[in-house]
Amino acid sequence: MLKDFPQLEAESMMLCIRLLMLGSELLVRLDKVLEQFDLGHGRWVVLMLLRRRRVWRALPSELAQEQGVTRATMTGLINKLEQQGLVRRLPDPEDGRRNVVELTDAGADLVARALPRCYALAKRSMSRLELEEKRMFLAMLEKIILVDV
Amino acid sequence: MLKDFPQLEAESMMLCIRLLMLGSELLVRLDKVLEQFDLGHGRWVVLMLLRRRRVWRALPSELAQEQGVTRATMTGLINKLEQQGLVRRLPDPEDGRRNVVELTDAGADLVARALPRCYALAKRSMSRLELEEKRMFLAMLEKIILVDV
DNA sequence: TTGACATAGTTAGGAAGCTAACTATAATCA
DNA sequence: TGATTATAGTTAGCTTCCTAACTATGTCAA
Repeated sequence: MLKDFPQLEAESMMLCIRLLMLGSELLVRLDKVLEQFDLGHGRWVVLMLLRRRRVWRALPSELAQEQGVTRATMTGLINKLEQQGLVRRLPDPEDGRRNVVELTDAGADLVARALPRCYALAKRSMSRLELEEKRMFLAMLEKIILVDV
Repeated sequence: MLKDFPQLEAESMMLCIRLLMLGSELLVRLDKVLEQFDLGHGRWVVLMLLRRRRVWRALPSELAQEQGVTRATMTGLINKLEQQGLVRRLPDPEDGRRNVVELTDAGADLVARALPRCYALAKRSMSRLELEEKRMFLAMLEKIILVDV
């Protein structure tokens, strides 16, 4: 079927397919690591985003924006994280519509324990590439990501 | 936080993050194209796999295996495709446990209409890379995909 | 040849994302 | 100032994936 199309499109198609495969494979691997900490990638990213803040605090809508999910999804993620004691919600005295989400000590501990496992996974997954290859690869990825359709 | 880890891990981590981002972005774009044909990527892949067979037929378990989803998921995908008239189920006279799934003419038509749109998407998404870059990129992707942990 | 195991498909129920509609609060401007 | 509009978060219901358990059929060995 690929033969019905000119060379460039076939190359691009293969690239897309491989990227989709690799992306989903990496996601599965990440979830497998996080499972041991009773997390999925959605909640993990929330913790990472909070941990990156100077004060470990953010609004749900900011987190949703940064993570690229809807506010509705963020509500669910925060609910679960709150149940797990990894995060707490505080009312915002300045704006009654808002909630401030804060990383708890338990949450920060968990990040500290899980993060090295994530680094190890990344290292293992990319171990077939030389440093120079990694840099080229990253440059190409960023070239593609910047294109907005 | 990246600074807490040696150089190679930071590079690998960035690569993983970018790959995850790009993978999910491509998936969203693909779904957006397929939406116009009342399909999601799950059902689309089933159609493609069937179309690739000489006789446009396969067992659900084979399709599940090739697509990398569970048989339970495949049951759902085939149900929906059958409702849409794109596929039909035939009993296997040789083995009462089996079903043969067959692409209908309507299904083949739809593949013929949707495929060029998918090629166009792939071409557009990879347009920032030169042919030579695409080849290197593909080689690297395959290097990584082969690693099985 | 029949009892144990294996295989193909389905069903039931759960997780995590989405959109659309809703509530409560804040901001704007006539 | 009071009516409209905008914003933050939540809720409800859909989708598509998953696992585990089930049904029906086939296979094999005592």
